[in-house]
Amino acid sequence: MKNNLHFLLKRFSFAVMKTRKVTLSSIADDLNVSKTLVSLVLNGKADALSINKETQKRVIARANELNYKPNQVARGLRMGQTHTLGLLVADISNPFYARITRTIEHMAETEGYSLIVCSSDESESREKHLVKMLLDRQVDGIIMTTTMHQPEVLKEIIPTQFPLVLFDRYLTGFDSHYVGVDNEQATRNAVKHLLDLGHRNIGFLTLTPNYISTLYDRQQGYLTAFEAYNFPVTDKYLLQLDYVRLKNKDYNQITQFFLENPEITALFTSNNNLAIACLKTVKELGKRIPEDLSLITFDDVECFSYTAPAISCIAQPLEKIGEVAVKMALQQIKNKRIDSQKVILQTELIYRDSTCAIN
Amino acid sequence: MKNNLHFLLKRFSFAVMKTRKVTLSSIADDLNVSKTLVSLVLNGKADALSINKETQKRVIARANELNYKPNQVARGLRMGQTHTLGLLVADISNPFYARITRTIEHMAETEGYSLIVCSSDESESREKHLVKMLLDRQVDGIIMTTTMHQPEVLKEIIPTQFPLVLFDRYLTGFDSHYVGVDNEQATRNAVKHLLDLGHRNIGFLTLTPNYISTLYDRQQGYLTAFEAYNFPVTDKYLLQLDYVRLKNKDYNQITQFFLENPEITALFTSNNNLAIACLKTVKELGKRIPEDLSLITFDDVECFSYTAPAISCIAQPLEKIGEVAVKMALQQIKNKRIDSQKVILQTELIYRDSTCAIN
DNA sequence: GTCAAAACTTGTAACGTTTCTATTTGGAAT
DNA sequence: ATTCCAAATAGAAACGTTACAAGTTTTGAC
Repeated sequence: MKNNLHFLLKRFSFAVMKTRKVTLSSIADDLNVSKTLVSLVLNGKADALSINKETQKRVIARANELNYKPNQVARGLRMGQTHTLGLLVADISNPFYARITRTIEHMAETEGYSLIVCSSDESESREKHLVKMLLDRQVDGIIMTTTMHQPEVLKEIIPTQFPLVLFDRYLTGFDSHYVGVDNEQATRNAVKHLLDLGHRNIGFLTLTPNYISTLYDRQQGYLTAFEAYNFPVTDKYLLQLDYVRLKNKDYNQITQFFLENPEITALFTSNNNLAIACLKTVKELGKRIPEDLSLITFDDVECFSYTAPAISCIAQPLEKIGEVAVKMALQQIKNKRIDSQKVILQTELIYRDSTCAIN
Repeated sequence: MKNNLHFLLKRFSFAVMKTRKVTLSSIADDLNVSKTLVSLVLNGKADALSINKETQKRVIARANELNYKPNQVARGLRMGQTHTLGLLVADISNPFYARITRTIEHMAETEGYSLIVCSSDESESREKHLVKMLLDRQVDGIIMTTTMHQPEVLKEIIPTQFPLVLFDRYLTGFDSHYVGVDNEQATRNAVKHLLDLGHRNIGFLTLTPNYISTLYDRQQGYLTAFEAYNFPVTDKYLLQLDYVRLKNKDYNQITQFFLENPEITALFTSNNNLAIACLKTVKELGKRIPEDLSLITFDDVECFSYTAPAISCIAQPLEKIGEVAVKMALQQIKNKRIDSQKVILQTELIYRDSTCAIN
C-alpha cells in the first residue's frame, strides 16, 4: 500500500517536473530491482556475479532511455577517488605554462582525469592556499611548479605519499617526483656560444626571486660558462628584474641597465617575458639586433621564429614535460608508494638570427 | 561497553596510523559532542543557534589542532553545489584563451570557485564529450567557447536553466548568456583603414570551419567594408585555411596564395595564429612589411608590439571578457533563472607599424 | 511552583554511489 | 529428504557532509 503510493508519487513528479534527476534509485525503482543490481550491471560487474542477461538488458535499456550518468561527486566520495588532478602553475597565461597545460590536459583526459587549473602568481602564500584548496577538493594528485623558497611549507601541508609531481622548478630539500631540464647546462652552452662569437661583455637578465631553482641554475650556467673559459665575470652585467614590475610592463630597469652599460654587446635573458621586454627596450633605444646586441634567451615561444630578426633560444621539450608529469602522477596514484624519481629532459639550442660575431 | 570498545579502537588506530583522516566525526568523538554541533560551529552558525561560547572554543581549538578541512566532495554531494566551474575553450595553449583563462580563474577563485579547464580542439564531438563530462562532474556552471555548427547538440545535452555562458563565439539558435565583441564591425573598421590607405587588393585570411560565428562575422566585416565604399570584392582574395594544417604549421596554402595573387598589397588575418603564419611565409618569400604588404590582424598578442615591424591589430578586452563571463555565470548560479543577456564589448584598433599607404 | 521560552544539544535522514553481507530459489548430489 | 551449491537478487552500511526535527536543560516571569 505504502509502496504503491510511493510509486505513484514518483510517477507523478516525473510527469510534472521538466527534468527529474535520474539516479541509480530511479532506474531501480522503475524496474523494481535494487540499486545494487543497477550499479553492478552498469559497472560491468554483472557477468561475474552471474546476473540474469535479461535483467541486464532491461537495466541498460532503461539507463539509456533516461540518459543516466553516474554522479561523479557521489562516486568520488564513495570511492575515495575523484579522478581529478590539480595543476598549479605560476601563471597560466604564460605561453610556456599554457602549452604544457595543454599536453597535460590531453594526457589526463585520455586517462579519465580532469584538471583543476590554478596560477600561483609567483606568490608563496597563494601557492600555499591553492595547494590546500586542491587537497580539500580531494584531487587524486597534484602537478605543480613551486614558487616556494623553502620546503617546509609544502612538507607541512602535503601529506607524505600524496601523489605529487613538481615540474620545471625543483625545491631543494623536498623529495618528490620531478621533471624538468638541465637549466644550468643549457644556459652554459648558450653563453658559451656567445663567448665563442667573441662577446665578452655579456649581460644576464633574470628575474626575482632568485631562489627559484630554474632562475638560480640559469644564473649558475652563465657564471660557469665564463669560468670554463677562464674569463672574468662582472656582477655589473647581472640584472635581476622584479617580477611584479615585469608583469606591469615597467621596463625602466632594463633601459637603465643598457644606458649604464653601453659596452655590452650580447645579452642572455632568462625567460620569454624578459626577452620580449628586452626587445621592446632595445627598439626604443634604437639598438639593432644582432648588429649592436646579440640576444639569446631561455624558452621558445611561437613568435620568436617569425620576428625580424628571429630570436635564438633554448627550447624546452614542452610536450614531453607534460607527458612525463602526467605519467608520474598517475603512476603514483595507481601503484601507491613509489620512490620519487627525477627526469631531466634535453633542451635544444636553436640558432636563429639574433646573434652574430662581435665586430 | 560497545561504545567503549569503539572508542579504544579509534584511539588505537590513531596511534598507529601516520595520518588519520580527520573528519567532523573525529572531532566530535574527541570532544564528546555530536558532529552536528561541530558542523554548526565550524560553519559559523553557532551564534545564531546560541551555542555555548565555551563549546565553540573547544570545537574550534580541536579543529585547528587536527588541522581539519572539510571534505569538499562530501560537501558537494550533500549541498548539491560543487563550487566548481567548467571552462571549455578551443585551445588553452592559444594565448587568447590562456589570458582569458587567467582572469576567469582569478575571478572565480575570489568567489570560492575552482575551474576545470578543457580544450575542445575545435572538434564538435570532443566538445560534446567534454560538456557531458563537466556535467557529470556536477560543475555549477559552464563558461565556454563553442565550436558547434548547430545548436541541437548543446540543447540536447545541457539542461535548460543550467548556468551557462558562451563567450567569444555565439551560436545562432541557441539562447544563452553571451559575452564577446562585435567582430563584424571591428573587422570592417580595420579593413576600411586599409582601404583608406589606398589599398584595393586586400587579402582576407581566415580559418575553417567558417560557421564559427567569430570567423563568419569577421568575413562579413571584410565584405561590408568594401560594400560601404562601393568597391568590388573578389573571392580570389579570400583564403580559408584548414585549422588542422595551421596547427601542424603547414603553411603551403599561404605561400601558394601569395604566389598566385602577387598584386595583393594588404592583408587582414582573422586571428593571431594566422598572423604569425603569415609573418613566416612573408619572410620566406622575401616580402617586406609594410612596404610590400600591409598587415593587420584580429587579436593582439604580446609579441606583436615588439616585432619589427610591430603589428597593427584589433585588440579584444580580454580581462573584461573573462570578468563578465564569470559574473554572468555566478549570477545564474546564485539567482537562478535569469533571462539570458548578451554583452558586447568594445574592441580597440591598435595602429602600429605594419600598415602603410600604398605607393 | 508552574509554565513557556530561551539556551543548548543531539539523532536521524539525506545527497548518490559502491561494497559487504545476506537472502531466496531451484536443482544436483548425497 | 536433506544438504549443498550456484544463480540471482536485495538490504544495509559506508563515504563526510548538512539539514531537519527533536530533545534536554536552564532561565525568567507570573
